[in-house]
Amino acid sequence: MSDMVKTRFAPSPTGRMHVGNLRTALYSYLIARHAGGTFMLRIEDTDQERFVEGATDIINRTLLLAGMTVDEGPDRDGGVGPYVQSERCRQGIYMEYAKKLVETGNAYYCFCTKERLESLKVTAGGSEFGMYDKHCLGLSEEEIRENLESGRPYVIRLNVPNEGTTTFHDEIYGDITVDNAELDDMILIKSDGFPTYNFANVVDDHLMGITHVVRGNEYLSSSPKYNRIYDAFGWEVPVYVHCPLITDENHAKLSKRSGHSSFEDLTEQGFLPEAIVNYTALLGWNPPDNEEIMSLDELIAKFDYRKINKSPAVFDIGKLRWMNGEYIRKMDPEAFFEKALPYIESALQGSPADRHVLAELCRQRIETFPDIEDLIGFFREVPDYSTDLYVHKKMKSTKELSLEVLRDVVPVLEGADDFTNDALYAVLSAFAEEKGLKKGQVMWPVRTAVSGLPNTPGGATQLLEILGKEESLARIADAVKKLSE
RNA sequence: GGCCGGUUGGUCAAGAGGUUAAGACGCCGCCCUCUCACGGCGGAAACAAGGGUUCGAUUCCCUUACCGGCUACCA
Repeated sequence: MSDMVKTRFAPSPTGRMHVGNLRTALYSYLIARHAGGTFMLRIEDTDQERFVEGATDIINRTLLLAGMTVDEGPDRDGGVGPYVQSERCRQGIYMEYAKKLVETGNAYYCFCTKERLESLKVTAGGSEFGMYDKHCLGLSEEEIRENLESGRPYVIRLNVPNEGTTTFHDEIYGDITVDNAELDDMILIKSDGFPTYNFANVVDDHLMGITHVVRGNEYLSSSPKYNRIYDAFGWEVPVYVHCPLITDENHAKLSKRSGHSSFEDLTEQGFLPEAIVNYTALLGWNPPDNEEIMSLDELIAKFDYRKINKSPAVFDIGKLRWMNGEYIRKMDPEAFFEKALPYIESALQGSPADRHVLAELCRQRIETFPDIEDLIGFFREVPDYSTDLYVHKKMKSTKELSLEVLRDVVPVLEGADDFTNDALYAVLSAFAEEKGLKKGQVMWPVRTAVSGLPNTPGGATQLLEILGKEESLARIADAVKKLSE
């Protein structure tokens, strides 16, 4: 039981779930499931300023849609709760542990004012930075007691020695060593009584039995500090897995501006959760067998965190689109129909047409659901088009011939009892042969006449079937008029 | 500024001393075909630069360049 793998996803409830966070959650989930371990959710709401109402619901919904089942979390007690940091804070957990560190001399109270801290900073290279000078480390016990009793605001800082080095190990990036002199005496408990992320994270991960810490690359350079906390407590350091950054096409941090930075943005744009999950898994990792389309179960089976990449990955919406198209093509027809119907209705605006036939026609030609609207809008109404469309070299079609064909085809279609695709195809093929024409010389003008477009989902006869006899003939009549002018 | 990372085609990525340097998306061409799409086949396209080490470096070491992160009482 002690070597049981336990991972956690520990987001801050600050809004929609960013693609980077989604991937972190996914890798965390995959590591746990692959090892038959436990996947835990912890809400890190220690920053009162950035907290967004309802953000926790978004996190839950996203995990649910993505198929990541949570074994332990705010809604599923696993015995090491609470799973929300503000609640843990209220129980005094962090303060208790911070004080333990104070008692052992690994941490100390600091009463420095903002102004004094500000005066410690220097500006160089255009940016401001500075390190705490351990001023309050020199306070006597009486001074500390007086300050505390008089209610002066304070923070608790970690006491990092100025000599020596600290090394920490990451599964992806290897050993990273820094001089302790580079390490600031970071704040453990803020003056509002809340712990900092750095501290709460370490305390919770230990108390909750986390064996593998998966998180973003941005924590890499501050990670040596974490080891100092673990060491100060005498706790075992977990396995660290830092994930590379995900950027936009300009290699900049994925932002709301890019329009697809969060899971919800993506689902709103017509992407399937399965495709999003599959694609994000591939941002920083690749399966050994090169099979890129994978279900969650397949991901679980194949995922090996030791093979995660070091370099940042560009989020390529184009490849996601392709992958989404692959998923759409594999969908169960009824499930697809259900998701496609709203878009079909929106494009048709009440025009009669067989929705089921239309849906299947669209299926091979779309990558996301909203693509449907552009694809079938012509069923509602023939767009204004140029008669140049009737000229097609490969089809050997000309305006003159088109006019003739359309005129002659009217009685043929009028006499057709069976207005379905196969029957119409046979009728028109026979018609072409009879007139000594190539198939395309009939199909091209007919398709153009009923659609007004250079390309359409489905061929001439499929369109005729969907439009029905009356509408088809009306459209052909219009085309004849147009070509006669 | 300091510190820490990173750098294989446009993008995602295999490869870890000797390979014709995989594969996928995208792009281009051909085939299939009642247009388009799907599908099939093929093509163009890469080891950031310079020094070492080595019989031999994309692969190991150093330097430079570029990109990113940290340097918060944000995570």
